[in-house]
Amino acid sequence: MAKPPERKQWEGNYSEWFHRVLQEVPVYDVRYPVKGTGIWMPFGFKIRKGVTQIIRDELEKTGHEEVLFPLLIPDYMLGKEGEHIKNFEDEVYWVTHGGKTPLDVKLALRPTSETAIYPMFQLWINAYSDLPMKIFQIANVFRYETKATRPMIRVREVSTFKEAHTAHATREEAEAQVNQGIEVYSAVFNQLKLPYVKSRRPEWDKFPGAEYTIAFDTVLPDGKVLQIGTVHELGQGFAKAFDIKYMKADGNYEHVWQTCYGISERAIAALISIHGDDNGLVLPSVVAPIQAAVVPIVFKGKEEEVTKKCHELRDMLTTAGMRAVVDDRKEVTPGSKYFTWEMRGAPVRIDLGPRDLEEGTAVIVRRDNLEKTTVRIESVVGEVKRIMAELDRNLKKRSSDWMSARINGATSIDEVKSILNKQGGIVEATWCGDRGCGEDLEAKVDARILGTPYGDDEGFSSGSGCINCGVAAESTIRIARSY
RNA sequence: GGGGCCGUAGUCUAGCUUGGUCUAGGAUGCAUGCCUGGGGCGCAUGUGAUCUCGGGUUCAAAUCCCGACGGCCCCA
Repeated sequence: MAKPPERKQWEGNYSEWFHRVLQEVPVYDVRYPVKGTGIWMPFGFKIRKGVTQIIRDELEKTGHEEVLFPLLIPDYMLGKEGEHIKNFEDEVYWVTHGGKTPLDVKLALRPTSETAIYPMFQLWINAYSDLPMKIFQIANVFRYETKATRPMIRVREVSTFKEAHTAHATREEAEAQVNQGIEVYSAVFNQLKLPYVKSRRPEWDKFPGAEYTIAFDTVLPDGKVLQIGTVHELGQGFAKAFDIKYMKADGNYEHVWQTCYGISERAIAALISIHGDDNGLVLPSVVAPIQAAVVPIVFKGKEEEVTKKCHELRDMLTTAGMRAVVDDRKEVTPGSKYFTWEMRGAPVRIDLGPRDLEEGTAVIVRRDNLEKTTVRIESVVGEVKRIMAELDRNLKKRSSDWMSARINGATSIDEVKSILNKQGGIVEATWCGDRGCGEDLEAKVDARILGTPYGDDEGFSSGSGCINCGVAAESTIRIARSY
């Protein structure tokens, strides 16, 4: 009977699990005939809306203002910052014609919006009193991915790209902004109960045009690492390329110092993947489109009374501010309804049948462990709240325990390989800091260097030298196979 | 960047090697009815595929060849 759902397919055959869940819920339809694109289905869209709302709230709370820029970027603008364009040019979609007329100026579909936004910064920013400027947009961006695409994880149209862009008077302020960006993302992931590590990306893997990049990584059920957020310190590189200057109090001009940070629907892929189990989605209450599904257990002759009570229950819940429905579909057995709502990740289900009617009770079933609690009808609202809070706490704990078990230290190349082959995840080791050595290491273990632990993240230390070349070790690095 | 695999009802899949037996089989889904109802119940009937698209070979193509589109895997 109601044993906690297993996670066999979830862990053992993640790719299929993900595909199945996206389709059955349904969250996202992958059948649109353009490679690397997909459709947010109504239920998936609601999840997406919950997530973007959290992002919006956290950004607005910290003084960011929402804007919306055009999709098209003229080629001369896209090409202004050398490093940036060098990295993106192979994956830009171009609009070359208007009808049959070739365009004099080719237009790029934005692969990201720095080069769209910064020319406007140049117009908007005149004096130090205009600073800091902190804006963000949630928009779609396009990248002609050459590798195999994957729904939500590697796409050609990133449909949900939140990018924030800031400009500041001094390097110190920009540095402080990087930290605020990191705090915003930490707050978002904490609300979604998603575990992560923060790493400073290696030089060769930072955002093109940035001074450095701090990235948020998490581990998916198959042990592969997914980047779910990045924060970049841009220094004055873009400011110089786009000539964004401000007048200081002393009348002299200086280029602004900038940062930018992004997060995409990959965060939603992580949300879906990390909390799920073989019965489908398990969603934290904050983003669950339906938090409580009321299922009438109907017997012949008693339908009306039971259904009526179910609707009363639903009204009690919605009045208390919860998202609740009665699943009163006819001709569908309660069993299938259970599966429906489990698949959709409703945090709790409430069963109410004739037996309960007689006794003035209802049965609350918690999604993550399928634990049943029989409660008096009058106390359903309070109990649902309590049980959802417990589920949220458990999701947080379960996901961070799961991930912690997949972060391990290693002291030899062979050990790194064996850990990655066995369970994937993240391996930490000590490293000399040399680029050539790092790339050699990546080739040897067939994995990528995520970077060095950032902020309060603690890194593993062996006390001996670089894991690859043996010279004095400079720092801890994280190594992983990634998406 | 290099190599490989695959595309058959909404979904998963058999058939393809060796062209003809395919009027394309199964499961699941969907619809209707009966039955059932505290974990996907059962039975019956029905529904659903120009075999991804375009071209070629052939008396004959789901099956062989070429290309496009789409999905996936491995290596760097």
